[in-house]
Amino acid sequence: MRPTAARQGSLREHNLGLVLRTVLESDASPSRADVAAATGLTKATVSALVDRLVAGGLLAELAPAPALRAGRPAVPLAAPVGTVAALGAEVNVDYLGVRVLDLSGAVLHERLVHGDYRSSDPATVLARLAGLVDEAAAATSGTRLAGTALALPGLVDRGVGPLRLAPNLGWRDVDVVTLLAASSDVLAAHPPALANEADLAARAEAAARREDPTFVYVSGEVGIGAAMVLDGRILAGRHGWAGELGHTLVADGRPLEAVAGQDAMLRAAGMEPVAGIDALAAAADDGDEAALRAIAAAGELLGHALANVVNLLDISDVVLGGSYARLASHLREPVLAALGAHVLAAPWAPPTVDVARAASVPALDGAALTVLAGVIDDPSGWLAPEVASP
Amino acid sequence: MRPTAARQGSLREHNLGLVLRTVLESDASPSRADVAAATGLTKATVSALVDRLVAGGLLAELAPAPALRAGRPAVPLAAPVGTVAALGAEVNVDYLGVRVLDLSGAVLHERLVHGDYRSSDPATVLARLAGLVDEAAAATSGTRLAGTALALPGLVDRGVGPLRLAPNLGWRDVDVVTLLAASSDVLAAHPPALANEADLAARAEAAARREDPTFVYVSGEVGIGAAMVLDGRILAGRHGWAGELGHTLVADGRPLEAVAGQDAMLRAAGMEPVAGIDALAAAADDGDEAALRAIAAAGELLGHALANVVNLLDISDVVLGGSYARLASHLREPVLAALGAHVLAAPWAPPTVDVARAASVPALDGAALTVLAGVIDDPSGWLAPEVASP
DNA sequence: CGGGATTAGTTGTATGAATGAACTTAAGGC
DNA sequence: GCCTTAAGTTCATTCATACAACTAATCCCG
Repeated sequence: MRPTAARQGSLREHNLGLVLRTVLESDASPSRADVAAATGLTKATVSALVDRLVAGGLLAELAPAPALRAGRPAVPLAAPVGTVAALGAEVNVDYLGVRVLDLSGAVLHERLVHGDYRSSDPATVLARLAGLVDEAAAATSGTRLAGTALALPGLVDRGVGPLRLAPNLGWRDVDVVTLLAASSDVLAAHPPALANEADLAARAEAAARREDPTFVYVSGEVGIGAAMVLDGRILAGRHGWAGELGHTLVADGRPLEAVAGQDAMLRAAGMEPVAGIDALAAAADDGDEAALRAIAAAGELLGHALANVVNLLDISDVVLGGSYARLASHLREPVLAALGAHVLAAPWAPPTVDVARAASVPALDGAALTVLAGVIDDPSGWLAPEVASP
Repeated sequence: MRPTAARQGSLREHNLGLVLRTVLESDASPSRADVAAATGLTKATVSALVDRLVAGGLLAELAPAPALRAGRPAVPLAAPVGTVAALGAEVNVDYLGVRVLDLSGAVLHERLVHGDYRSSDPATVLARLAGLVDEAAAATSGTRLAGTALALPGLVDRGVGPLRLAPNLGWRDVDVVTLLAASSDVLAAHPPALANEADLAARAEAAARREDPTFVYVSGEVGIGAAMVLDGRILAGRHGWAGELGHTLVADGRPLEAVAGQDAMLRAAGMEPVAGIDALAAAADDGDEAALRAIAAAGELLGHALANVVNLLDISDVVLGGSYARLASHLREPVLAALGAHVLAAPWAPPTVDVARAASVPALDGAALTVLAGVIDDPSGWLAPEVASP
């Protein structure tokens, strides 16, 4: 039985989340009356729910703004600062990262450590990450930590894991949660939700594109990950393994990653893979013929793969992230050309190619946002215990 | 504001639908007490909801079964026969079809007209279909018609249309709903919901696989359509254009349809396209080398395209429908081999290839089921007006 | 054949969440 | 200083579900 019985408490829970979401997603600081108008609930109901959220520490009342028009001045509502926070972490090929966001989306703490984690030892790397997490928790000790989430570049069972396969790290069947819990009390108390790096980056991107959150996010790192976002929801698949665009077979029977990945583009441009994507981008910006040809060739094949995705899923907007964002000015044209040529619905819904808008290292934001979404979806579980009145 | 305020009526609506769905999806005929146990609602609540549904004609009480054990015998509940019905229709390259289902899923009426509708005139064909619909409505005049839906082989805006493109019919930008309304009073009163043929066939297939409704449905007709089903929900995309697997670019840069479609397989086997898929299947069953080679070659390319889908969406079960179902015994092996070789997650979730279980011409069922799903999701809108008590 | 056990379904009261209308509070405008 | 305007609160009402006690209908067993 998938749908569950709705009891009376479900109503309150639903509306509590609705009110909280309405305030948090609003650009301005809405009053109780604004929220009532936006949600369709009555002022009385909104007041009761808001009072509960404020008492629980999930919303804050700001100082009344100077009145602009007649009538009693509104009490502006906003996300509370420094009460509830979520920690996002990431292990990737080139870096480890940790970021702490509060309910308003503000960054309370951030730490990025560059390194080379190809063919690395999981236990060592994860112990290092655990250290960063403990530091972050210490630095934000004044806030309640709602939970943690971890982005990984590979096939990972959504939620508890394990990590099945991370080709570019050289990891396979790693029980990440248990290893982390052994190195960090914070992570033992708040076991991280695991997810694919591209899926989490796409979640951050969806938050940055709230007005039209339907797109394919392509994350060009050493590998090529993708995530499909439909109406703000990530299509992660049954296990969480969706989005392996890098292993799409392209024209000559090879996987896309082998012909349009970071290393492949660098080699095609006559450069060493260790040179890095910035070197390639700089060469292309300077008009280097080999670099431009390499990027254009990769773009055409990427465009073919994306045309297949668009034909399959009816999502016409493509967002370039990761190192593809850095190359966007050169990649955009060949990708768009391939989409225009091969997308069946192009005459009625012209495909677009855009650059990612989310913060750098977006998966860190996405991971933290996953945790915060859990708080917003189940507010009553996170209301601070009220002090008993005397 | 996507999520809407939950008022008290939402609760009842939700639980009304839950109770109705529980009874309809049950294999046996559950009693009120069974429904209460299955849903978690109390017997009192279920009784009240069931009474309302029975009074409204959406559920029926059967004659009490002979008691098998101690205790008061249960009153079995079931879908009512011949009270509420839905009409599914289809225009395809080789046939027109109409089928009427009642809430139990039983076929009340069916009519299939074979023909060749390639490069046909939309107005003429749709007038012919309208005639079939009127006949069907006349033949089932004792039932309340909940609505109609129409399956079309091409890009169609989900719901009201128009039909953008149906390459194999040679239709483009046809306002199907208006044309049909002009030819049929029934369709004028119940404007058909339009959808893609493969999407609707997949819906019927999902109903036949209720125990594990997550799969990719591949419908091999003259074109190749696909539909992705996730947990019973069809991934139709924003406009309803998803699933254009036939236009996936495969190894040599041609669309899949051109190398693995019905006509392509026939030509590769040295047969005329007009011979039909049954001739090809018969030749293969007889061990004809050319036929077997043609099917195996198509299977390998189909497998490549499906491996890309599996890698992208993390759906590991493939269901062959349409003419592919007829060829399944020969297609299965090459498709499975390609999936095993190219699916990244194959070691942890081995791909499967199965034959469609739904009735023949499944899109007719799917279309009717779409309408019935609307009734189940909004039961109070379909409760027959109660007679005022004296 | 009659009482007890057992299960289905009903009745009536209690709970709790949202509603709606009247009310209070706090400003501006003339 | 009084009127208007708008925000927020109070309180009686409504309505769907929960809970518990009850009635109904059957089998089992002595």
